[in-house]
Amino acid sequence: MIDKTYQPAEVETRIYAEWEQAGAFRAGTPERAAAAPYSIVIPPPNVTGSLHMGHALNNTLQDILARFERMRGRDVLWQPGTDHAGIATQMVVERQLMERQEPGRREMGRAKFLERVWAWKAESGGTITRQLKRLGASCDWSRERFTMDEGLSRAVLKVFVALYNEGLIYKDKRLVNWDPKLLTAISDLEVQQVEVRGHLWHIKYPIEGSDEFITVATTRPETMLGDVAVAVHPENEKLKHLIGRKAVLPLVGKLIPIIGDDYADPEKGTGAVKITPAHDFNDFEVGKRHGLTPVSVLTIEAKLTLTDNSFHSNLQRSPDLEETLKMEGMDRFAARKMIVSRLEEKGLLDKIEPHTHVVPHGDRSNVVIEPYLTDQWYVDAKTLAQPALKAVREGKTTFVPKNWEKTYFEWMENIQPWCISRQLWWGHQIPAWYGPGEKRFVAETEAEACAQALKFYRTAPMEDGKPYAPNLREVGIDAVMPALSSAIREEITGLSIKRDEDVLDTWFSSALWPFSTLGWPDDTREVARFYPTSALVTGFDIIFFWVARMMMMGLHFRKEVPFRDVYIHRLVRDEKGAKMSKSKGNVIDPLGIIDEYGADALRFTLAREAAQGHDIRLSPQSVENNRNFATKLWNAARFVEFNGAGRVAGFNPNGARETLNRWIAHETAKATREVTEAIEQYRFNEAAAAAYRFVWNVYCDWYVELSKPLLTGPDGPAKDETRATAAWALDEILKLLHPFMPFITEELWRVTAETGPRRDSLLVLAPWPKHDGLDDPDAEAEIGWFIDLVTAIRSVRVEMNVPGNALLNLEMINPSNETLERAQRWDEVGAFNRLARIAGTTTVRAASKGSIQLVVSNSTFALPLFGVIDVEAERVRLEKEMQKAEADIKRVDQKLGNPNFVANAPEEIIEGEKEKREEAEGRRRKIVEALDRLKSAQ
RNA sequence: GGGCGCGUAGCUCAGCGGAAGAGCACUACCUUGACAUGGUAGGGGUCACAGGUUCGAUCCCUGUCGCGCCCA
Repeated sequence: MIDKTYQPAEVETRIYAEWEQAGAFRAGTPERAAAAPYSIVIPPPNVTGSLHMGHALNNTLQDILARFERMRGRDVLWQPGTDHAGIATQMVVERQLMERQEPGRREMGRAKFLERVWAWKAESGGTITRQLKRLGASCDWSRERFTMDEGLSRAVLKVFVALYNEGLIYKDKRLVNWDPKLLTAISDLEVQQVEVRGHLWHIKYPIEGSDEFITVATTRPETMLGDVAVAVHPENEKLKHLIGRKAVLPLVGKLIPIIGDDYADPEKGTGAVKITPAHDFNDFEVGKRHGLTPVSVLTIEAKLTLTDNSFHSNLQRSPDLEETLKMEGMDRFAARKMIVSRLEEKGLLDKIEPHTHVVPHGDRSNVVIEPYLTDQWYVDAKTLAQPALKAVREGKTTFVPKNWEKTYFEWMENIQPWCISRQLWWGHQIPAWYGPGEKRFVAETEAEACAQALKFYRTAPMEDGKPYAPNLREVGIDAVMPALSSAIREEITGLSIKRDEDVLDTWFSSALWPFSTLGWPDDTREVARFYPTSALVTGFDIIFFWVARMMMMGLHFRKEVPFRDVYIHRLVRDEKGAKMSKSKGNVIDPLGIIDEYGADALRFTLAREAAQGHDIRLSPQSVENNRNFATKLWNAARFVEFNGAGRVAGFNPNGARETLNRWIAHETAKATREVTEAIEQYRFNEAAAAAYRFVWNVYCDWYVELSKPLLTGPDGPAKDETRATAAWALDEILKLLHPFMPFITEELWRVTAETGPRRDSLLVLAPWPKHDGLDDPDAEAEIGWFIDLVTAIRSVRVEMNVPGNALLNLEMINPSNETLERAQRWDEVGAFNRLARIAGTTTVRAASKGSIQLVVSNSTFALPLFGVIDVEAERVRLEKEMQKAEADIKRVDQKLGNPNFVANAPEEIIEGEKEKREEAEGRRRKIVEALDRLKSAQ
């Protein structure tokens, strides 16, 4: 028995458990050994994360694909997992320590701290996974992975060492984006350019040996202490004469050269810029071009470091310099204020302009990023990008929508070295060890690094010419190389190697996700079967972070693209189109929505709105509407049940005799094609719309209504057939909707199995419909005719204010045989009565007096409404219709009268136009007749 | 500055060379045995603007004006 109302909360939990119990989401089962594989890797959410609307959309779309392909018989692997989110997770645990007033991470030390992080992960790391299950995600949870787990860590080590040995990973001292709050380097992509209203300070630098000044404009006066030059454009007419002279750096007294460089834009500011290579990316390049040594004046915490700094070692001590050195340890923003005010005091501040410019901010810490000169590890992204570019150009991987390929190309073509080291503890520690003399050993294990060190130091002579006597005791040489002879043991006393403290960017491990999750570097069945994956579903904001890097790593290590299709979806916004954000307070919590309306309603809403290339505006109202759709489906199923329309074993609608049943079979086949094709093309909104239309506007509005006379009529073959067809079509509906609304459809699949033949499987594993030979143009034409006629009658009834319960006669004026037959068929079963409140049909030669006449499909009908109708109003109504018909005829005539049209337009279009004309002309004729009758009837 | 995209019904958006569509909202009527989380009917659009290509343009091209987003 189907309950009166659908209770999502209760059903969803139960159904999900059933799926898991049945192992329905498992990939690689023996039953599907012969099936074609279909695989998707989940974009791993942060282990710290909880489900937001973006996840809800992303995973709904993946689940639609996974369920669709599973039903199509493929061996589906939807690979789940989470990433370790280096900075985010470390921050979470550090915050927790602070809240509990426990010792901070530095006090407790690395090992202890990492224990705490793992403990946190064990406790809270499963949140988002549980939430994905509530959404209905059909991932193979038995294969869940984590970027820090053993296998994936092994993959990271292997990749790092391999790339290092190939020269594609290297260590370099250059400017990086430094986060002075988190005290780590970050990659370009983790930097947000934020437009801020700042100032442009114009500072006068005295020119050596004159009373002239050169005025530089800067947004960062505090970095001037690290200036090494002033640059002007070599063709700057006003200033180029100063090139080659020297300026006196205010507050320091150092002489710095005035150089000519294109970088100084004559139009900008004063045309002269200070050059501070240690604190600005552009200046760094200028410095390099002119052989200037960078002067760094900031600490890792972005505080001034001056006293122990070489830039003033050769300078004469002046009161100014002394005063400056007193600023030691001052924060960068305080320093800015003080420097500005000191310059002002000295009359060296020419002016201050308001100035809007972009300032880099850390996307995690939200503090201003410092370009900072340090040693970091880099990936030679440019080299790795080449095959990745080629693969997309050659169509081995396709972006959907296609225009994202342009974004991908543009970024890949201008790709910069990727800084992968992070000064954090939580993450994959870089497998590099350093021995005496800063010699580096990169290896997958410490043992190997030791071996390398041993080899190196045993053969490398030291400064004094003697062989170095290494000592590996500290790193456990006994465990590492137990077979060492005592002679070597003797020899190696004194050497120790120390591991690089830094960890890798989380995205480094994420880049391996499509194959590391499948067991690589081991040679697993999974890698062979499921790589390359079939599709990747993700947001555009992550193309650079993730998609591009997976392409690079996948191609380098597997020699094959990681995925065939990349479907890029857009953002979910609030109903006003604003980005959801905690600070704005407009966040819609998907779990709250699921609680209130059910997961299916949320999923269907997201799918219906997920048009390619458009952000989604989500309102609770729209979710409610789709919840109503679920209710509609539920009630249709109840109708079928009430009417004894049970499933019949082996029923094939192909053999249906009733027009109505042949029609719904035809429509089912049509809807199935539409949904299938749309999902195949990632047109989720079209697929959902087609299903919606079919269920509501075809099955419920017309099929169910028209089946009522048959189902409530006398027993017999027609009734039996209709029952069987109604149940059959409902089954097909459940299948078509299952990828979108898995819970309610599975529940109905279960309840409708209580009677009739046994189900072979859960719906989740049922075969996707594929219909041949159900197309029936005759049935379509007849039901179309019926719908048009009923709609016309209803329309007139409302227009004429006929009371709802009043029964009318339907007169057919000189009907064709076809019309007569059709009308009789539907009248006999009482369809006109039920759907249009028609008592009966009669054939007449002319409409009776005072009747309303309807022209439908070139037949004229009349509704006798003697005394009810206003003849004048009716004349106006008919004339309006006539005008419409005439306008149609005129439009077609214009086309057909145009010789160019007839000469150029394709045959079928011309035929179509001619048919249209015929139809309109027939309609016009009938209306003229109707008008005549109206007049004569008066 | 470079790139991508968007201006279609009151709102949110499909459609993108052959007679303007959906959902919601709105109006009127309807407690009919699946469903008021419903039914029936209806109103509402020079498809941003200006040119061009075409037999034919909401759709293709060019420009203008608005509005987003990404990258410098």
